[in-house]
Amino acid sequence: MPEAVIHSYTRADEAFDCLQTAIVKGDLSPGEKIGEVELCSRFNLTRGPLREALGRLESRGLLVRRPHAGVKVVSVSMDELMELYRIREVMEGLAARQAAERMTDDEIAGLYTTLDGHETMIEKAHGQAYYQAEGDYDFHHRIATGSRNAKLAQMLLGDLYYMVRMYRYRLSTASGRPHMALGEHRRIVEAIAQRDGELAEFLMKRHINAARQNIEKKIQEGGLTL
Amino acid sequence: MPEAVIHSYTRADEAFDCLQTAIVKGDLSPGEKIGEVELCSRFNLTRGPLREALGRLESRGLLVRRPHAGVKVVSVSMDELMELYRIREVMEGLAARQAAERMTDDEIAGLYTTLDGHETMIEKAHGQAYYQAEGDYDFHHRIATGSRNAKLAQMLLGDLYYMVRMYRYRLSTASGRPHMALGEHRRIVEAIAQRDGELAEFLMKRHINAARQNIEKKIQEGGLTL
DNA sequence: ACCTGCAGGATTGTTGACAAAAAGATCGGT
DNA sequence: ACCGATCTTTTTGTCAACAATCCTGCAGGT
Repeated sequence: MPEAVIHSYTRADEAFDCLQTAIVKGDLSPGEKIGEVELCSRFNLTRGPLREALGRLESRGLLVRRPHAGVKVVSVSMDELMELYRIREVMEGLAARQAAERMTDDEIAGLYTTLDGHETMIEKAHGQAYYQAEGDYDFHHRIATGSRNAKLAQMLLGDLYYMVRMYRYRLSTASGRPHMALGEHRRIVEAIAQRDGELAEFLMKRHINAARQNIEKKIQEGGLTL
Repeated sequence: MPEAVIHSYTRADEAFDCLQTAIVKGDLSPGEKIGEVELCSRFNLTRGPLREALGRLESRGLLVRRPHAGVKVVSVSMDELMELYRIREVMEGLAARQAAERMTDDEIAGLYTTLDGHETMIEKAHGQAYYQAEGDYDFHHRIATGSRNAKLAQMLLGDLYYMVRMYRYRLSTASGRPHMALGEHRRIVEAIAQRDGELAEFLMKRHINAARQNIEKKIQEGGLTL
């Protein structure tokens, strides 16, 4: 039992993190019905904390729970995934605008270094879309927190990203357009650096809309059943 | 023990609802530190289900919980309330646009009847801002569900509205402009009826922005300390 | 052959008690 | 008299057993 962590956070939090990452990484398939006892033995917990974590996950929409029938991982249809992107479009647009107005110079500098890191990362791992996806997440994460809007950041980072990432892993989306996305990122950062909120919002919305259309196209072509 | 309800929903759900309404109605003041046992005796529950409900409330941002120090109702500053309105602006704008594209004719007819109901309500209860607030909630509720975007509706109805309503009750906002709001509502419905998504989005964003500025002004004038 | 009803088993929901941690109070030292 | 440490008390976090509910398999009837 690796109990080295000064359990400054409670067992329920631990369970919550484990479950969340397990769902996102795909260790628990969508639609899979999972029993509480199995989960307990799997993560070395008791049912009390696990139950609490389960409730939180349900409240965040990663699990669905029917009164006496157990819980199962939420299965998002392709249409619903598209709706998720539409929500991201407007919310991250707002985040970009507020970030342009409120980010500190240090944070903007951080954005630039992040961007450079992504560039070298893409050049090295040529087709490795996975790293691109992680870099993309990092970028959007920084802007969300930079908006100085606690609830907005919470909703984006806590609710939406986990669901989107869940499908990133699954269809390893390989958004397939790393260079293009990087260029869009760079333009967004430039708009933020110039404190042009309106432009940042516009560019961000267009960026996410493009990502959505890209996935939609891939689905129709490649027949990614999801 | 009035156990007449066919508890098709579990005790934890019951606890969740009780707590949520208690917080929204102000029976639990923000910043108030509340003990678990007290809550148990207050709502006739045991600590197990209550704990689960507490976790859910925390996940939704209505409570804050420090590891061994208990839970307290979240206290939102005025700045944070303004940020909430900014989020509403973009999300409800999206909802209005999608509602214009996707609502059934029946639902649109329902919107009109709702509107008429509000009109008579306002005329009768002249200054009673409370009912106006409730009517306002009903209106936005219908549009959120009409967007046919499950996650969007969940985020609006499950996360944002409860926090906003919490402060509606507290400063009984008396948004103070019932007729103006009603007119704005009517124009939004007309745009939806004409299936003009862009216009509906624009009008909704302006509507919420106006509400936000109205509150902001009231604060600065009347010194609503919150 | 298919559907209905029932029993068995398994799983979830709930309960109460136990253990650990933090806040508050008491006592001693300076 | 004031500050600090320790002890007590309260409160939270955790655990294991109990009870209620639902799903599965089987038998019987239509």
